[in-house]
Amino acid sequence: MPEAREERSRRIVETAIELAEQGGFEAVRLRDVAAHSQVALGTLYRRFRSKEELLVAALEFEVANLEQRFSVRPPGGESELDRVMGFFDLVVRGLLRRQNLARALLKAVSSGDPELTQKMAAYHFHIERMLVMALRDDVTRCAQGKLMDPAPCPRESQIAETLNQIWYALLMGWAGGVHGESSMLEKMRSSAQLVLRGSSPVV
Amino acid sequence: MPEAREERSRRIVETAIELAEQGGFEAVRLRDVAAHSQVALGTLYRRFRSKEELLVAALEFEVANLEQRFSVRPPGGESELDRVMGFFDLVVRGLLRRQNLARALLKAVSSGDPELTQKMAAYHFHIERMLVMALRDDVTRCAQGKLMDPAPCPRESQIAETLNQIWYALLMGWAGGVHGESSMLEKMRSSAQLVLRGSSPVV
DNA sequence: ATTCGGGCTGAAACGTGTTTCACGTGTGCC
DNA sequence: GGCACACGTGAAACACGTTTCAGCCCGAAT
Repeated sequence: MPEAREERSRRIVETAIELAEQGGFEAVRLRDVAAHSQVALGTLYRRFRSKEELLVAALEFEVANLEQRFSVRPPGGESELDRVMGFFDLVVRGLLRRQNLARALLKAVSSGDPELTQKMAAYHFHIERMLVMALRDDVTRCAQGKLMDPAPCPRESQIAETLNQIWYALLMGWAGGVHGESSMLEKMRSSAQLVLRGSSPVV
Repeated sequence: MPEAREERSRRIVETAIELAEQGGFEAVRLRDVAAHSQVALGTLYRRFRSKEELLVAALEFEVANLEQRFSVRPPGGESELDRVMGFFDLVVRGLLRRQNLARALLKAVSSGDPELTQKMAAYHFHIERMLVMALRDDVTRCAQGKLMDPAPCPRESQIAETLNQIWYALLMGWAGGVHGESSMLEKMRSSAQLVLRGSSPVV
């Protein structure tokens, strides 16, 4: 019964998300997750090799959600800067609604576990894809999961990668309490301005 | 005996660094650290509230070292880009010599512990200060620990902050195995180019 | 010299991530 | 039906960060 297998994994991830929403990273006690998902601890460990891997699966889930919202209502705006910042606004709204969850997922993704390399790369790939779409203004956005059309040009890739790096660092700073969400967005705007100004924009 | 107090803390941090060099974050077992430092576990916990705090203290130590090396032989170069990249080269050489330690410290600093906010901010402050100095070409570098003269102008601060954000994200990617050190430096160069090009440089 | 108090010690205990294992259970195959 | 086998289960055990506590030592104050 291969679908029941999926069903279990889904329940486990959902439980993890619930617990993380309520009490953050530490509140996701794997014994609780297992009990709440009606699954033995060993089963949980068969699906997810570690707490981090479980939370990264939760992150994938949430990123898929974000992509959904993003493709339904792509941030508009006159300039590249406006659209890009529209994207970050969208993300921040999601973060603020569930800060505990956000911090828990950030902690998991930044654990540096070499087992998670693939997943981390995939995460960054998704963010960068949305950033490329935000850079473009055309209505022909590609649906999530599909390849972009046309493929990102080197300039787009470079900008998206750089913006993503900056954004990641700002998220870490936010999670650690170095700056609040408004200052995070301000800093992102300044940095994005800098990057976009340096990219010989297609006027 | 206030100096013995310092002595103990120093021994503890040094032990932590040794163990981290050998086996990374997990190898820093606090029982071992305590035993190796000739100190009771409770004493260790009186000085450092957590494993992360201990490793962040180790990070401060290493950053002081880096600043030392930096001020002794500041990276030269014709352009801002060259000097900035000289700085990152310096850092990477240090990283490569002790990869386990580097990853352990990165893991600690990215733990998102709100108790460490202050220390994290201080860390970023130090890096950004060195970046501002690298941006400048004048020989009148200020000694470590002193204030800069003249104080960083807004453009310098902005660039240094942005470069630091990018660098931090790249370090995380390196620690997680997303990219190797050479690709990290390449990416840093591309991003730095972008940022510096967007900053209306003082020709 | 005696007493006081703060810090150190050694050791035990607790919580939680992770592993292990003996045993059951359902499923597909003969 | 009976069998093989992969998977799930429950529970115990282990590792390590963290906390707690009772006793000791040592310098300072009286």
